[in-house]
Amino acid sequence: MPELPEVETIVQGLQAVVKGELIVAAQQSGLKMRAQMVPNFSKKIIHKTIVEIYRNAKYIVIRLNDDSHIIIHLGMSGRILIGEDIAPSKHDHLILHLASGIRIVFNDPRRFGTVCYSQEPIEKLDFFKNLGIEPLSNAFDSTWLSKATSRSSAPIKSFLMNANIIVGIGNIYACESLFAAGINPEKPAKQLKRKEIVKLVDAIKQVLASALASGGSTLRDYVKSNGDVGGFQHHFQVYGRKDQACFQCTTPIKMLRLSGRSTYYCPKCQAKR
DNA sequence: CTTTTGACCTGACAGC
DNA sequence: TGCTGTCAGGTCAAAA
Repeated sequence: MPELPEVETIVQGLQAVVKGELIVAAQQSGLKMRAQMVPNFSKKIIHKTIVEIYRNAKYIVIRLNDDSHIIIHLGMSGRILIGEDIAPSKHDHLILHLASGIRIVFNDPRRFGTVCYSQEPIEKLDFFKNLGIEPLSNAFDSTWLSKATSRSSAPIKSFLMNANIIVGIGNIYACESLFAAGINPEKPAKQLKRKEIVKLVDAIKQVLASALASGGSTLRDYVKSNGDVGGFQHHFQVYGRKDQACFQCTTPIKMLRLSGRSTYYCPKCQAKR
């Protein structure tokens, strides 16, 4: 479940449970992920303590007491489970055993995700070199966005999903934000009017924040029962709603393919022009 | 340079 | 009960 709100939700769940915890054992699958992981780093993290966990873009960063870091990216299908008795399963790639008996398990069937370990400052890692702006930061405002869009002729939806420009917005939240702003996903970024830019910034912050709030509401269940996370899927206005009536105007939602991704929009509420 | 496409993987689901 | 095709929340290298 890996866009900004989901990653942030998971990070908050981890923070609540494992801060200050000692790692007593660790196991890795050793299978090849998106980026080659440091082989057998599990040995290097044993007897170290987790001092800080935070999110950078869609990456989860776990800082240890010697300032080394474990970096996890969930890719498309990655999950993190936290609990005392998690049954081992097929695509577990990293299992951390903590002194309290709690385990943190990173499971990713498709292996589009990443697990790696770094003893160097993390800014040196390629992952973090070309990342764009955090959409929930104060720096992300209409002034910033209008400057950034003015240089791009790409469809606004592809623009929003480009992590070199803005981080954390994936396929779902790009669709939902554009609907909330009433903007057609195919519209070239540089053609957005000032008014649309203002609306879009607002929509993105609103959508991400309310998704985060929904994720947070099921966080406790997630941590305790290892079940599913997030309740925002019940609030989707367009994502996955092809041919269903728009909640605003009852026009059937349309789907098109944009940069290889399914794109949902209301042809009336998000008319071109 | 910018933008799009294809590749990376497994699993779930629809239709035959 | 298969089998086949399609689709899936991301990112990167390569092509256009």
